[in-house]
Amino acid sequence: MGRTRNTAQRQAIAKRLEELSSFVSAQQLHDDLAKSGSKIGLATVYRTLQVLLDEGEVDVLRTDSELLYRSCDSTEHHHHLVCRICGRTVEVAGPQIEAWARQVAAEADFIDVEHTLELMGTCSTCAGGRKGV
Amino acid sequence: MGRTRNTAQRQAIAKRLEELSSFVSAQQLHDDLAKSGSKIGLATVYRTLQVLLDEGEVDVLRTDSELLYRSCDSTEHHHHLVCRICGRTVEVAGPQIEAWARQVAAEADFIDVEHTLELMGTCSTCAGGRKGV
DNA sequence: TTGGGTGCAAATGATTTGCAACATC
DNA sequence: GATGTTGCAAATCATTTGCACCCAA
Repeated sequence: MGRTRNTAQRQAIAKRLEELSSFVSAQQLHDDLAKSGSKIGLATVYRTLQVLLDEGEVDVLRTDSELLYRSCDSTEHHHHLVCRICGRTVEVAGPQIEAWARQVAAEADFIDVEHTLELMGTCSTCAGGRKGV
Repeated sequence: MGRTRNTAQRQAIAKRLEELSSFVSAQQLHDDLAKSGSKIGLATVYRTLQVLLDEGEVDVLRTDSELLYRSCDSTEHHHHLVCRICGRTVEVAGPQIEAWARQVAAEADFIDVEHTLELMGTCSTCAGGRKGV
């Protein structure tokens, strides 16, 4: 059936994504690559991100208008705490959440329950001296 | 400044949304209304849903490609367990989740943390006799 | 050689918006 | 009568796709 090929474009995209280490949109990544002299097309960026996603190499995050991608640290199930200002991201595991989800599903008599959970906040650096609530 | 007006369209949209009591897209709602002989325009449906959302009258849910709206039962903070087949929805409160989120935020030194959480599964009716995992 | 990849431009599809005609307060 | 509303069509915008050419295996 054919496997995925190791092209220069794919390498460049994966590499840049790791360097950035924060969530970026396909368009941002494309612009960023273009600034470095890359001639990779926008469609290729979209297609490659989709492939990397399928392979579990990246995480996705959905904002109001677009999808953001980030090179994935852990391949295990996890969630994100993202700074709404600088994009700094902390990966968080939530065993309690998984347990809670299972319990809720059982009580409501639902099966095959999946969940999506994202945390959005302001990191200490971006918050300056302000203290939390 | 001006307040929102109580037009026939708005009433029809809010009414139908309550009757449906499950998550529907703006387009589905528009089609549904059209089948009942309504001549309400699609743009009006979109605009009205946005208004209802601002007023806290409806909840939104984001799927891969579109936004789904549902008339809101409780005005308090809550999450949803939605059947991926029939759309039946159970509102669930998650005090444990809120506590967990606060703790995670504190540990990572983030402030003003918000979260989004949705549960998606198959309800007993749609699952037929199949038993869960 | 051979099918996956790529670039480009055109196509999608959900949502938004400009504008003139309306309707509510 | 003033101003929020509506309908329609045109405009957005992120993302997808058709296609001919290219290249890794």
